[in-house]
Amino acid sequence: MTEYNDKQLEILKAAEILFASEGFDGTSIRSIAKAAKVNIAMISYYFGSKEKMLEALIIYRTSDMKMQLDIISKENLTPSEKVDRLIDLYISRINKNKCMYQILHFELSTKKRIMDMKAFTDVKRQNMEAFTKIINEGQEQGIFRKDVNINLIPPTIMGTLVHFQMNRPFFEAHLGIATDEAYEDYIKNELTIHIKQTIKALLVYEN
Amino acid sequence: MTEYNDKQLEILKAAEILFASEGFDGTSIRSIAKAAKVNIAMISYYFGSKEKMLEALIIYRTSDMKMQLDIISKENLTPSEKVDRLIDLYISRINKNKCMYQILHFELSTKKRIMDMKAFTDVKRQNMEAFTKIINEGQEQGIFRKDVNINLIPPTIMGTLVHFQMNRPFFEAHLGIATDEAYEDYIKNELTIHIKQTIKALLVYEN
DNA sequence: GTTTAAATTAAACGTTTGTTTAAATTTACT
DNA sequence: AGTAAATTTAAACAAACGTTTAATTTAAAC
Repeated sequence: MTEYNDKQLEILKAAEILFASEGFDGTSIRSIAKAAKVNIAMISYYFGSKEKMLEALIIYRTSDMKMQLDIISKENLTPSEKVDRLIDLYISRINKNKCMYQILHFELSTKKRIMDMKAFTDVKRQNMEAFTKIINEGQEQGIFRKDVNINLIPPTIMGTLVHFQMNRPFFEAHLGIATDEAYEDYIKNELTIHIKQTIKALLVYEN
Repeated sequence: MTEYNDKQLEILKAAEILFASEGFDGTSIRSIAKAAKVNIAMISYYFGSKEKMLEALIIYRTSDMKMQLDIISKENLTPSEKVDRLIDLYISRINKNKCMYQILHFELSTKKRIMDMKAFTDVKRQNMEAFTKIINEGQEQGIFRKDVNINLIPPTIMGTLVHFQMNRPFFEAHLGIATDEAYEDYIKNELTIHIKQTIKALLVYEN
């Protein structure tokens, strides 16, 4: 759609980091300009306003967030394996877009700026559909339980991960994790296992 | 500890609602004063500054958040029933303190204001301990599985609920829920059932 | 090389921000 | 009733905010 030049991308990159860590209202246009090493007028020049830049940033980041869920559903895997793949995909994507998820998380919950978000909502609905399809497949094969609320499984997956990231200071202290790397490792190992285990326990009949 | 008069409580109440819906940086002391029907100088007069008022608000709200987890653990219930009671308690408490959780959620994730949060961290650690105790009880009785990561179960409970509340616009559309009441009902019924079912599936041996 | 458009700059714009002041009013106490 | 302290007010404060301006530099086109 819209192509951005190097300077514009530099601005968006700096803004993304600052918005995520200081919030939209807590970030000044001057601090963004400083971080991106451009004049403060460039933001209005390129994007029109601070708010329009946020909108541009969200669209830019969410438009390429479409996951390869369709691909998974077509792969030659058991429903159980597909669920595993799906959870891996969720986790890696949220981890990759940590800043954007942080921003969206706040913007979705505030009524201050009513913006499009259509791009993001579309991705979510699309994910929900692909997920439902995989679960239904397992249910038809008699592998998955039928007395579950499919709509609430993605919230459990996402919610667990997001909660763990949001309350990082607490869990760092509680689990005795010191470095950024160790925390990422914990997510990639222990947390991923926990989520898979939980969803499997909910879905799969005992064997 | 600190006692607040009616006017101070009025300010804190107004601030809580505004901070939750507009964010700390997105809320001006003038809008708080207007909502609380007091002069703008009263905030500095009573609390010293806007930031100190936030701190006072957090301490005020989190100090009485101590749950009756200890009581549950002493009640004459099966471990399974205790887990149910616990989940009910979590959900009702988060629902009751929706605004404060929203504020804390943002403040914990931002590095802008490094404030105490000790009161809140204490509650969390305390909850984790009480929860661990109950799970251990069930494990010793041979009712609960032992190959679970107890530390990650509260994040699953909390995360699912918080995620569902944060992405409300999406789920309202997706589930065809129109009113505030219907959404609350969905949380109190379907979502609560889903969380209990999930945690039970993870913990309890098949029977 | 000249012309035209795009990019970049420093400065200034008018608001809004959180906080303080100093005067006025209310309350509490003897 | 009279005094001292606490409360409440409107006004003013400087600082920071997002945005615009007008001048300058750079790049592109002919």
